Parts: sequence; structure tokens; C-alpha cells
Amino acid sequence: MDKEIIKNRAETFEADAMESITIDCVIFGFQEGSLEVLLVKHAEGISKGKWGLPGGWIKKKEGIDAAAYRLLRELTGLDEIFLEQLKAFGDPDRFPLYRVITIGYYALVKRENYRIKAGFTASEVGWFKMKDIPKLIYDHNEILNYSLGHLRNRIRQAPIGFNLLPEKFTLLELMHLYEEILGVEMDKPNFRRKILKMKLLRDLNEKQVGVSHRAAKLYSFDEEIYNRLTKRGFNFEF
Amino acid sequence: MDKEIIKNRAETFEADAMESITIDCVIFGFQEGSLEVLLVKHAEGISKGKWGLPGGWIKKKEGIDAAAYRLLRELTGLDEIFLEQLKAFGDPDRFPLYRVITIGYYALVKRENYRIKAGFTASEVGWFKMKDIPKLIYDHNEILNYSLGHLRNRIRQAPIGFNLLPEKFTLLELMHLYEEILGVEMDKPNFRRKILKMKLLRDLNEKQVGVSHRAAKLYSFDEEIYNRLTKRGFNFEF
DNA sequence: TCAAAAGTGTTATGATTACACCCATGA
DNA sequence: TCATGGGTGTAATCATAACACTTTTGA
Repeated sequence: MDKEIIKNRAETFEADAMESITIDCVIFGFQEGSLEVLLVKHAEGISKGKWGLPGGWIKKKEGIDAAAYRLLRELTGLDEIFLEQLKAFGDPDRFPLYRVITIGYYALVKRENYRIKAGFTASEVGWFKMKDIPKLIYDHNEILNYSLGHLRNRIRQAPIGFNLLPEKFTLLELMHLYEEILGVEMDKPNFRRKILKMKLLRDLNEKQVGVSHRAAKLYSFDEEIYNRLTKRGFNFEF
Repeated sequence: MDKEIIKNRAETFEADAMESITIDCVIFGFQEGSLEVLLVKHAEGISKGKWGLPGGWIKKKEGIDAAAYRLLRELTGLDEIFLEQLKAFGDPDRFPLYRVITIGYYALVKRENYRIKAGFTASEVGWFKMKDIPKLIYDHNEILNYSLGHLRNRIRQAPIGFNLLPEKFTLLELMHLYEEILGVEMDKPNFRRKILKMKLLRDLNEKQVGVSHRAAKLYSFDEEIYNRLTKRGFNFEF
């Protein structure tokens, strides 16, 4: 396929990028008890004015994980983010103009670190609660639904939920995170005991300030502790 | 990129296929207590004489799952096989001649159904026990290792192991399957009770014949029972 | 003092584990 | 009769769930 044709057809095709393959990212955040997703409103091309997942092309000499990290950095300014591949989505007519296969990624970001940084492809960027997700372009609703299912699985098998919380958090905040993502109600005393028994959390010997009730202890998740435990055969299962 | 160049470069490039994207399949079988993988020995091209995962190109108007099913059918003659996508593998230099991203799939087949059917790309096809896997072409060892980890997870969360067993099996055969894949030893009485309590198995009121010990009851896995249970909120967890 | 969340204690139930033991069958 | 796997029973331990209760703090 001729490059110029593609260049005209595609919305922001870059000359040093691979043809027919893109990356789309589901970026999750957690704010005020709600799971949210970062969407972009397309500024040009056939999807102008419509919301979709942030994404882009893969450079010819760039690994796909590297491409996903780059796209995330370009969009959010954030480095060292939790990011994992979901899978490839390859319906023959998922993209209306020509055949494109996209590789889905999902990222978990701490909202406290996030500063919006709209890229050249997006006129507008916004966080949407899961229940307020609009109709998205192409198959992006499918990718999003799949990523939520995947997140629900992963969060029970690996301690990745901490990537959505501030560095310091209370046990109840952590519980609310699990409740929101898994869509269940949990028992506070039981949750406390269960998570504390895992010995994954570092007790910071600090307390909340400025809350109008008894201040809770603050904890942080320590990757090192987790790595030490898993080496000894520990298996996070929630 | 010019088609003719690709045609010469690639080993079996087909004119109506997508460029720069392939599919590779990890096909698992279970025979005499061992987990095995189907490998092909390449007949032509730069990998001539080396073993690798079976794979191929995606047609321009074909979904990626459909492409994986077609490749499997071409290779094994089997239809209606358990097949799921793993993920995409996209290291920039995973393939030595030019940039190709591959989408990994894994399949579970009943060895009793399988009849070898070497395709045009393979001079030789063979089953290899996991501990006898040779050095494979490109990043195929990585794909294989990843798929084993994935299988270990999936088999504990969904009743997919049955796809590796004959239609009728004994409880001990099922237990040996789990032991082999998960790499653990299990307690026979406890395994029996656990699996029977799930009520997923259909008691066939048949027994083994021609065994030199007390004949065991035969069971089969019934997809319908499973679907009925999951609709009511049942969750397979092993 | 009241509301709101922090945090502890207790008990019932069920799942898991470890292991002893009997049964059926062909070589 | 012996080896081999089929199959049942049981008791200890551990995890989970349900819920009552006390503590701390700011408004």
C-alpha cells in the first residue's frame, strides 16, 4: 500500500511508523471512590469530535511495549507507570477505512501524579467514570470492556491495585478500591485482617490529618517486600 | 515495502496476506501423563532445518482469530479446537530479516482426535515433551514459556483442561493432568472430593476396560452443565 | 455529644490438608 | 497373592464471613 495514500487516509500517520498496526491504551485512574478512564476527543480526521482511547503508531525500530510507554508519556507526561499488554484486536473491519490491527494496553496511574498534557492528536482529554463512558470510536468500547474484565482478574492475583492509589493510603481507601473494581461490598474488619496478614504493607507510623473523625494509620505498598515474599513462594491471591 | 521483495525475503509469504504481522500457535497435547507441544521443522528459507512453532500470515480480509483457526486446521486437520489468544510479541528484532510482529495463540487438543497433516511450510511435525523442547527459531522459546505460564493460570480459573483429555476420562487421569501442568503433587482423595463437589462432571456409568487393576468410573465434562452453573454465579476456581 | 470512621474481638461455618484404610481386578 | 490404582472415612487446621463492640476525633 502506498505511503501517501495511507498518510492521507490515516489521521496522523507518521512516516517512520509501521503500517497496519496501532496501539490503544486504556488508562485507569481512581478518584473519590470511582474507577475512571482517560479518553481523548479526536481533533481531526474521520473521527473528529468523537471520543476514543488514546493510541498511536509503532515506530519501525521500536518494541511494542516501548511504543506504549512512549504514547503514554506523550499524552500524560508520566514515566514509570504500570503498563501491561492486554491482547491484539484484529477484526477485519474494526477500522472503517482500511485494515488495521491494534494492540491493546492498559495502564494504572496515580491521579495525584497526573498532569494533563494533550498531544497533537487530541483536542480534548478527559477522565470518565466507568458508568459514564460514551459510545467510542471503532471497537474501543470492546477494548475497554475487555480491559475491565482483565483488570478484575489481575487485581485479585497480583498486588497491582496500589498503582491507582496515592503513595500513602489507609486500609479503608484500599478496600474501597477493591470494592469499586470488583463490584462487591466487603466487610471492613475482615478486609483489614486479610490484607495485614499478607505483610505486604509498610506501616508508615503516620496518620491522616485534617479528617473529621478518628485519623487512620497510613500505609504504603513496598515492591521490595513483595518481591522478597514471592521469591520465598508467597502467592498474592485475593 | 515492495511485495516482491517481501515475497523473496519471507519464507512463504502469500500475496493476499497482511505485511509485518504473523500468527504463531502453541499447540498443547497431553499423552501418557506428559504435557506436549506440537512443533514444525521448517522446510525452506533461512530457518531451514530448525524447529519452531507453527504459524503463518493473516489474510487481508480475515479476522485474527479466524486466521489462527485456519492455520490450525491446515496443520492438524482439526476444527472446533480450544483456541485463545495469548498476546502480541513485538520486539523490534525478534525476526532477523525485517520487522514482524507476531500474535501468539495457544490451543488445547485431544490427542485421540489428532491426525498429523504436515502443511506446505513444514517438512516435519512432531510432539515434544516440555522438558525436551529444543532451541527454537526467533523468539519462539519465549512465546512457549509465556504460554505455559498462561496455561497454568487459566487452567485454575476455567475448566479448560478437559480439552486435553479424551472424551471419557477417569478422575485420576484428570488429576494427573493438573499435576503435570501445575507441577505439583496432589492428594487423590482430596482431589476427588473437590472436583466432584463442583458437579461439573457427568457420571457416564461406565468403567474402564482392560486395565490390570480395579476399573475406574468414566466421566465426561459437560459444557452445558458448566454454562448452567456459571449463569447462576458459579465460579470455577481450582 | 454526636457522627463518622478506626480498629478489636468472637463465633460459626466451610474448605483444605494429611493420612489411614478398605475394595476390585488382572497378572 | 500381590501390585496397582479405585474409592471412602476422619480429624486437625486454617480461612472466611457475619456481626457486635469499643475507640478516637473534629464539628
